[in-house]
Parts: sequence; C-alpha cells; structure tokens
Amino acid sequence: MNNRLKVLRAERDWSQQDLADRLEVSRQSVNAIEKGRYDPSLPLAFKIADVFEMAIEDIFQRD
Amino acid sequence: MNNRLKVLRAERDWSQQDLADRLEVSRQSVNAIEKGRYDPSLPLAFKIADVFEMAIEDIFQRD
DNA sequence: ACCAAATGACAAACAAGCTTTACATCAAGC
DNA sequence: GCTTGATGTAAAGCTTGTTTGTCATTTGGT
Repeated sequence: MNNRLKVLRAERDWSQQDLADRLEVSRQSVNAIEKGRYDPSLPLAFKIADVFEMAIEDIFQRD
Repeated sequence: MNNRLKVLRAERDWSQQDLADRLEVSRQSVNAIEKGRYDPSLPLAFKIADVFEMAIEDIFQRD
C-alpha cells in the first residue's frame, strides 16, 4: 500500500509527532507507516481518515 | 468496528467459504471478521471493498 | 430420520502491527 | 561549532490478525 501521509502532513505543517499525537499512537508508528514499513490496522486507518477528514481510499492506495 | 459482511454475502448468496475463496483467506478469517472477533488488516479491507465493489467506509463502520 | 453443507468456535503456531527505549543523522538558527 | 527539532532505524516485548486443524451445532433437501 502507498499512502499520502507525508504530503498531507506537509500541507498542514504537522511533524510526525504532531500527527502521532492526534492519532494517539507513537511517532515511530507514524514513521513506519509513512515509510511503508507496514500498513496501519483498519481502526488506525479510520482514525487517520478522520484526522485528515478524507476517505481511506483517498489516503491509501494499493500498489 | 461493525461490518455488513453477512448482509452483503446474503445479497449475493455467497457462503463464508465462497467469500474466503474470493478474498484468498481462510474461512475462519471471514467468520471471525464477520462475527466481530477481530478487524481485518487494511490490505484485506481493501480486498473486501474490491470484491463487493464498495468503499471501505460503506462496509465497515466504527462502533 | 438422514446427509451434506454451512456456520461458530477453539487451540497452537506464526506473521504483522504497535509500544517504549534508545541512538544516529540532518537541517536551521544562533 | 553548538543546540534544538525533525526524521530514520533498531531491538525487545506485547497485542492483534491469520493460518491449519478439529469439533459441535444448525439448516435444508430428500
């Protein structure tokens, strides 16, 4: 899965830590997901979609 | 997370095994997800959305 | 009543997601 | 050159997701 986290963060000028705080996960999780080292769980994907006010499909794409 | 798998299967007259075959996962996984014992991974959620030709958000809802 | 298919559940084992801690690198500002 | 904030990575440990195997129960058809 690809994701647009880095861009979406940049658009809002959020650090990985800022996003991690909003998602209530560790900064390392945000980093790992952003770098594609693993995919978020479905609940976390929903939370991410909430935070960015977008559909999951508009944030994550199959590769 | 709630999900509409049972209904969506019923609409198509698919058994859990039928769906499992299409998703390329075990029947036990379909059963467990359907019964809410755990949530699918994000990649599997995407596959489910593909199979039903629906958005993830229209199949899974936060509870 | 019988049979077969479908469903629900559990256990053991392994894979993937997430946490904390910790360390290294990089860029910006002073 | 030093400090600070942001980023990338790694190890160890816990939790969650998925598999295979197995069994019990339910349901539909004949």
